[in-house]
Amino acid sequence: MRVLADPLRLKIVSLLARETLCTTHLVEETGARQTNLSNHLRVLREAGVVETEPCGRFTYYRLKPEVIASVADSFAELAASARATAESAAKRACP
Amino acid sequence: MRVLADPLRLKIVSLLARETLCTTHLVEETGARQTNLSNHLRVLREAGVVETEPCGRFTYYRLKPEVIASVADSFAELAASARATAESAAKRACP
DNA sequence: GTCTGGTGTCAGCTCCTGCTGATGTGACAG
DNA sequence: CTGTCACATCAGCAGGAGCTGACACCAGAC
Repeated sequence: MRVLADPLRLKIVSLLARETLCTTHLVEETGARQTNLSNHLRVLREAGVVETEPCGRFTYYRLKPEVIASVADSFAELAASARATAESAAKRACP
Repeated sequence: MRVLADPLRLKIVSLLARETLCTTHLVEETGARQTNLSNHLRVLREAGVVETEPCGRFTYYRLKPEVIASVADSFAELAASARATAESAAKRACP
């Protein structure tokens, strides 16, 4: 969850959501250094957000949709709960 | 978005999603210091995630559901895009 | 085999972020 | 009016996260 906090990682994730890319493409798209991207991709890999697929000298990164879907579900649940609370005006009494 | 990365802030948000609380309740629930909570609540307030409502000496915090809903929507959209990409195996060619 | 290019890893530094303690302000009780 | 409580703000410090440069490794090209 907190792995998506970094703006560069979020950009990587949104790029990978559209197509599977290798590191060279990510360097072109984001403008960041390759080493920097490799570090962030390692974080995403260890967090189980992306999968790697070697292809000759290149390494492709693919986003795991179920992870993003679970995050989206938990947020949707939170939003539904917040909406219900706002409508019912549930409020704990002042001590 | 990045304001939800902190685990304490996420806990605050999940607590506020269930009921409107004032700072004293949050201190009891989270076990954190009042100053610490006040800092995080200020971050949430400036990010537009929560609303404040003074009540005598107390201050109530209410979660704004539309913010959480928009985050959930963007993640759901991302998840849908990732799922479509995974199924269609869209992949940019090696250079 | 050698050389080149694409990637991952490691060490170091910097800077941001969060936590804490002290202080200030407003509201209520006495 | 004074004391106390709830809450916010400010300054200072420590820890971690991110960026960078150097190096190692592997796959193809020749």
